[in-house]
Amino acid sequence: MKGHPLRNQIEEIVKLTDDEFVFVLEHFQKRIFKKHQIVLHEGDYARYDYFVLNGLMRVSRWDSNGKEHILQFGMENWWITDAEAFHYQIKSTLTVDCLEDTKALSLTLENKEKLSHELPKMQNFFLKKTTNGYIALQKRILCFLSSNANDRYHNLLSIYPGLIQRVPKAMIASYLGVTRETLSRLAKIEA
Amino acid sequence: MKGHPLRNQIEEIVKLTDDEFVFVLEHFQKRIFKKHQIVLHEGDYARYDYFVLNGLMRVSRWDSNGKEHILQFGMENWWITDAEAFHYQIKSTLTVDCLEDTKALSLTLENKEKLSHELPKMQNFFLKKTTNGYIALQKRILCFLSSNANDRYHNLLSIYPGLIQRVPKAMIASYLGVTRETLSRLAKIEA
DNA sequence: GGCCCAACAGGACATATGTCAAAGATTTGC
DNA sequence: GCAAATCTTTGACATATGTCCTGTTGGGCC
Repeated sequence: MKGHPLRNQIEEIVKLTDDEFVFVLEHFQKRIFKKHQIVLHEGDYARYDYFVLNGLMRVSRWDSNGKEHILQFGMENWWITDAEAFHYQIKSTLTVDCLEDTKALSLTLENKEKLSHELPKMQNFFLKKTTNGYIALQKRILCFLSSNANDRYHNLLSIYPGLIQRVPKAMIASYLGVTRETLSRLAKIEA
Repeated sequence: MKGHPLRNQIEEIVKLTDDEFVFVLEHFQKRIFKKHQIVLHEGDYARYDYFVLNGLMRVSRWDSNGKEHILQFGMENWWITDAEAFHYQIKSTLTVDCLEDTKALSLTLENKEKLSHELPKMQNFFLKKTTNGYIALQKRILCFLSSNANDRYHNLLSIYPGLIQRVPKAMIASYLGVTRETLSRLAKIEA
């Protein structure tokens, strides 16, 4: 149990005994997904929040013009779901799928609330994680407000080191909010 | 105490007795600011999170080219601060100021944590509010990814009804990430 | 080895948005 | 009520990015 990635993440914020971590883990289910597998379809209820053990997932939206927009990537130790659909238990407007074979731990909203209640420091953990997520999104918005595509690209490199090697550039472009052609031109200028 | 705006907001999420609300309120300080007053200077520590009672505040950043970018407006019943500086107790990279005479309740991080600890349902409240904030930021990012300035403008109208009448259009433009000239041209097309 | 298909780079042109400058319009302060 | 300051609109032009298209590359697969 020592060295479990979930435990490591929790213990960066609150300390757990071995028994407590076993108890925490009982609220999760282990999941195995194949590359290209869709984990949450648009229009379905988002029953789970996922903690990625290994592999790579993403959350995206298809707009009315048939274009795909990537909201988030989820690498090892990231949490990923359609947050709105999950927390409000409504139908998802986003799609979650796997860019690689992926192992994850799934958590239902019911279990998340149960866990928060039974072990208050877990609520503390969730609050801290959500706050950090909120701050990260604020930074991303500031990046949209103040930076051109080139600066946003370099910002991405620093947030997701190693991502560039794992996903097609067209997806990087989609995350940045530009076309793949624009991203390609930026790369040329760099050289 | 019934009908207090803060109490109303909390009770949308968790119920409080009169005594509990009095206890909650003891953790806040009442603040009065003048229009144009700077509440948090860039480079200062963010000692407070503010709950706006009336008036209008904003959070913004000055980039290296001397341009101002507005991250958030805070109208009645909104919470506002430099979230990163507040939660990590580090120097602020953002500025908080008032666009109107403003009354607010201020909360230190210490009191926020004390309150969360002494009255666990308040932690529940903070978690829910933060989660909602996170979801709202995700939507704003999706808006940047998939919408042009015109769509973002109409999105803003729906999120902050009444804001248009209260702030200069140049600030609306800054929030949307376009120049005031572009926003002005959009308005013309509408008519 | 040869064939697909996905990914990528690049050119030519279209469009949205930015920049700069100036003129009106509105608000603010005295 | 007037003068100053702020805010908004508009035009001409520059730039960044989008769109459409074509050709190349390289890996997976039979």
